[in-house]
Amino acid sequence: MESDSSYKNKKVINIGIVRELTGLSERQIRYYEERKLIFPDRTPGGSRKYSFADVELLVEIANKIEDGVQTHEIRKEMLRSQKKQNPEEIRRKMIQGQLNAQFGFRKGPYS
Amino acid sequence: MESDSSYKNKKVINIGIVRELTGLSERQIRYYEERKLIFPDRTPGGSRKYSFADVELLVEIANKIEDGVQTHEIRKEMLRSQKKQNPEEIRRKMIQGQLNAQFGFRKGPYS
DNA sequence: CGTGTAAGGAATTCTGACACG
DNA sequence: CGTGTAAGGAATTCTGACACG
Repeated sequence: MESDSSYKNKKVINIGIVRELTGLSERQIRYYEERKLIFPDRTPGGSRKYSFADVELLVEIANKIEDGVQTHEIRKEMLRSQKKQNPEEIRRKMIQGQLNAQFGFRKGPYS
Repeated sequence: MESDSSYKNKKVINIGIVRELTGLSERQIRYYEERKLIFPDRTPGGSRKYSFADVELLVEIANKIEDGVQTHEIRKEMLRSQKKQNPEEIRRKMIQGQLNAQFGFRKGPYS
């Protein structure tokens, strides 16, 4: 049992696909990482790998920047909402996520 | 409203990651495609893109082959179970999948 | 500050073929 | 039949820098 086996949080997506999914440029995506707003995994060779959750976060970041919020402010917001996380609530959400991943859609082979 | 917006069915994963996720070789993964058991998308440049559902299907395929079932037989099984699909049931599952994708885990920004 | 771009290199993936059996 | 491998090429991604402002 891993700490997170949900599809949504598995880092498996290349930057090229993230570009398509978000409409952002690769330059923007890498810059937001430089500003510590997003944290992709890396392959042994150095290629970035993102999750669907990362993709959604990137869209939210881009929206705020369009509204004139600076990356430094966005980072502070994210740190604040992190601290608000109640441990028990986090646990509940993770379990719910796993249930959705296992039983939310498919029933069995080819179904 | 697309016909499928679930994370599970979005084709966004490179063959290298599929190799890691399944433990199969790239040769095997490509061969199962040649035998019409799996149908990745392609980027404009020709790179294969798989979904999480594809990854799970690949594991099932590999298990059957280990059991001595030939690709041709596996293909027939898949075609049979496809026909069993009731249209109303498919519709229900797709809606459920969309609900899970939107409300099953996250509540809002950074939560 | 946030983003575009050209540059050069490295990692990744592709196809078709030969091999074994 | 299913899979490994070496071969050569093409697509993809990487970093650091210059530019604008």
